[in-house]
Amino acid sequence: MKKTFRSGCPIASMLDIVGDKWSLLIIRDMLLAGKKTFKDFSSSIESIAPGILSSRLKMLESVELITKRKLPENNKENIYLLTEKGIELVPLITEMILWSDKHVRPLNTEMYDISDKGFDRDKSKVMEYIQFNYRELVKGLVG
Amino acid sequence: MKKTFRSGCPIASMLDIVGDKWSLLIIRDMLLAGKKTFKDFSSSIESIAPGILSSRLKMLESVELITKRKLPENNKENIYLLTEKGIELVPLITEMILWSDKHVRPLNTEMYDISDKGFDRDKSKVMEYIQFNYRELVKGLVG
DNA sequence: TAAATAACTATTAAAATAGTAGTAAAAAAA
DNA sequence: TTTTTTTACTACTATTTTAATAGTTATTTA
Repeated sequence: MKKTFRSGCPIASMLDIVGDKWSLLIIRDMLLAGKKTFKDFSSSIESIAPGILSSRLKMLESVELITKRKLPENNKENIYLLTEKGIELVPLITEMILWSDKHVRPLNTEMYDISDKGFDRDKSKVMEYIQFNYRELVKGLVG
Repeated sequence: MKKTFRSGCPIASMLDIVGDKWSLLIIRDMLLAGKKTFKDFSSSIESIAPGILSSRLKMLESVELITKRKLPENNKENIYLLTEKGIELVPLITEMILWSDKHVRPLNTEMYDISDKGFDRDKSKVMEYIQFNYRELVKGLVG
């Protein structure tokens, strides 16, 4: 069996879990677009390949950032939901958006605007709102 | 020439720049350990290979997260320093440390402690201190 | 009962990372 | 002044990861 962690550094250890090219985009789609099925994630603008998506979902489940379940009325779809641990990535994702909006936008003329979300004006309020909102979604689905 | 950005998403765009396995660890070493030469970075606990280090430094320089220069009294060493853009990654790195300390620590028994840095008690103060401290280091070297 | 949908797995190709050895220029030591 | 050491890499091969596409199985809809 392979070693999971390169070192005792918290930053490196975090990257060893979600520091690949896709994990944080899957989490983004869950938090900000309410996506929850394999098909939902497959339809992201960045087109993740099914094999990669499959392996990432398994990995995220293994470290308990997400759960996988079926809903009573639907035996076909698998529903992937963030755990509390996953929901608590919102502050990190918020900082990513803010830094990128300020410093990467000049390099990527296609970058879309986030001012409508209010991040720039009221960071911690928006963070709380996204978390609250996602917790409500989970409650609505699984109680 | 290869496309740099997968999409117009700020999160994806940021990952397209610093979302590899090493860039943020190089930046960590600059901010938190004052590292500044090729040799310094080579000596990190995670042992980055020289070819990778070389390509990452070039890339980070190309997007102006770092600068490369020689100091007057030393024509052998190249000094790599963060730009303002790079220094402004501190809030992101802080969130990484906090999340990892809380949620990854249980998975990595070797993780070292960060309470001595005071992150947990006074997040924004520590952030400001790290940034101030790094700016002073830069001033001390290049004015 | 047939067609469509969802969630994958399998396979091969391409790209990124890892590990090690070697080179050139500058500085320090002899 | 010559030799050795140090610094900053480049070059190369091997391994691992990611990409792209086709195919399989189970469930639901028509």
